[in-house]
Amino acid sequence: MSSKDEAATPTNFIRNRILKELEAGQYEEIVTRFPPEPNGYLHLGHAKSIVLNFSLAEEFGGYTNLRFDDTNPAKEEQRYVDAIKEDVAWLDYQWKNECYASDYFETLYEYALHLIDNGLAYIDGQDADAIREQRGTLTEPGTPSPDRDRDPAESRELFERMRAGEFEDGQYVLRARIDMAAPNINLRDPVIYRIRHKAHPRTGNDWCIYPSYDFAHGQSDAIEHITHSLCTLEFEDHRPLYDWLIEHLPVSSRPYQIEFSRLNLDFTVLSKRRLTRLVDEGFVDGWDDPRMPTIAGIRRRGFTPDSIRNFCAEIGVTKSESIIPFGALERNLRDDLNVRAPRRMAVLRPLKLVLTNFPEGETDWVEAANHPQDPDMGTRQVALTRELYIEQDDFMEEAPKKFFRLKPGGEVRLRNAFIIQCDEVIKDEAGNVVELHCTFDPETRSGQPGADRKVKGTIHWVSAEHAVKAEVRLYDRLFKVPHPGGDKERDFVEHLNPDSLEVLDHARLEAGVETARPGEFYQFERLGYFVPDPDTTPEKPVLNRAVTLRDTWAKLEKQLRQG
RNA sequence: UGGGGGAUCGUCUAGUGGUAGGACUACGGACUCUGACUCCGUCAGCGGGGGUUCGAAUCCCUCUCCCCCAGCCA
Repeated sequence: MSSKDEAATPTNFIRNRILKELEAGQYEEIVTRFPPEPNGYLHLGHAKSIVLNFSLAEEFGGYTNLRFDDTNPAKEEQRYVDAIKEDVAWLDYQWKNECYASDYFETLYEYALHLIDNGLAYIDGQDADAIREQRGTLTEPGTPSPDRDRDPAESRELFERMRAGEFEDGQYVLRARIDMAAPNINLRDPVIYRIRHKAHPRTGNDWCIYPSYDFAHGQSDAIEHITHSLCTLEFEDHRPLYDWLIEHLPVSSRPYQIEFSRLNLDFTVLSKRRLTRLVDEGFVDGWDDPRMPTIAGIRRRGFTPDSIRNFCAEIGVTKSESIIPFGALERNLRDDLNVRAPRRMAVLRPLKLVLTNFPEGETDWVEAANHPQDPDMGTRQVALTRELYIEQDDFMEEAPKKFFRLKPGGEVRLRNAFIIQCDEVIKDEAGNVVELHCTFDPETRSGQPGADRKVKGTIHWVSAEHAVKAEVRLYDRLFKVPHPGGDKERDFVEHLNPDSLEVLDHARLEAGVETARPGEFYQFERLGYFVPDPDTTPEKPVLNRAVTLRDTWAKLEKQLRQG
């Protein structure tokens, strides 16, 4: 393997560990799982986990299960299950088994009985407040529950009656009997079963007692013969409990939990709790709002699965907490789309331009390459007429020296067509520029001999007659500050960017783009990458700008303005 | 001030006793009918202090800072 290939296969501490284990012959195959709770949509943080789990199993010839951690019917819904499956599939990963923690409720119940019978769990009749008070604090040990030494036979009977529905919510809980003085609070007799008279999306009313996360997760891993159970850092101090349960239960395999740091992106939030609030309180237009860092959101925005996967490979996997610039994600999209997106012309904010020496009523069809570096993508004919639209930004009446676009008396090339000169600037009463009168140089038609006269700038345009009106939605960062979730003084929603969505109603597209469907993408030259929104129709096209092109001019202009 | 983690260029990340490397960003340049792409180049780092060693990002001591944990959430 060349050094370049090695660089293309980034490694990480988990992969290194597996490599060693494999070398030592500890595993036949690597089995991982992606275990979302179906209580919300997947976001980019989940994407990191998905890519990690699937790529590890794939590399080492194993497989990955999709497992829904559905142990809390109070929060979970089928629609989230459906959305999650769609998102994982969209990322182009195939799970081996579709599993549910709820599939294991019967086994888990038996495991609980096993603990009870061995004096390792007991039924506590206290309420939540009492249990909390007895848990102690970070610096003081807990105090034992009065029920801690309940006879196992009695606990068993109570547990069976819990299952039978004889008690109310909260009346009893099952607790593991570990160590009330443990410095790790998770070991101070954690609750492992609670009563919830609530229909479960999958098991309906079969159960009224449900296992806690801690009691379900590791055992589910064991049942599925997961070898490496990867999760985020906040579960690190659950690992002793994870191990304790595995060791004290008659499970059929021995999974290991390994923790890595979760993904953070600047100028957004990546916690399901916060994202849920944005949706529920109407700050965004739903889970798939293109401004949301959800898989559904960025998909609608125009991101590709490859760009997400590449991004996840690029950021690596460690235990140190990090915040990745949102721009890193965008660059991956550009890199992907640059290669694949056909080029088109579109004008976002139209300024009328009349070619005064162009015959009225005629159309000149100019040839345009669909991709400057990829001739295989072919060419197309674009209509050039006397009346055109150009971008408002591409004309300046009083232009700085570095402005290479159109200015009074100046010359510029119309992309794929002629060099034109600006002869006259038409204004309204208020002094706004409303129209430009220009002449074109017939000798400079693109592709013709002698057309290679150099001018500084090239601008895009569309034919006023042929272009199609469209709505274009531009997206900016959702928040105004880099770390909206890190402000302890203020609610994160106070940092929302009021200008995160800009809707342009008068954009004009090169003819043909109006029939594109979601999932197709274009580069509008000099503007960025655009995809049709699900709202689009041929009669009223709606396009999303997924990401701009890199814009050196904008940067220069900003510097000029700031001196 | 209990327990568990973490600290390497601006950012992310390699490196577990032998010249701190890569990617991104930034900056400079080349090219250009996209101020895109591409190409070339430059800047830039081991949290602090001790110690061991011929030699320390790596081992030891110590200090500092950051994150997580007191749900019948996951």
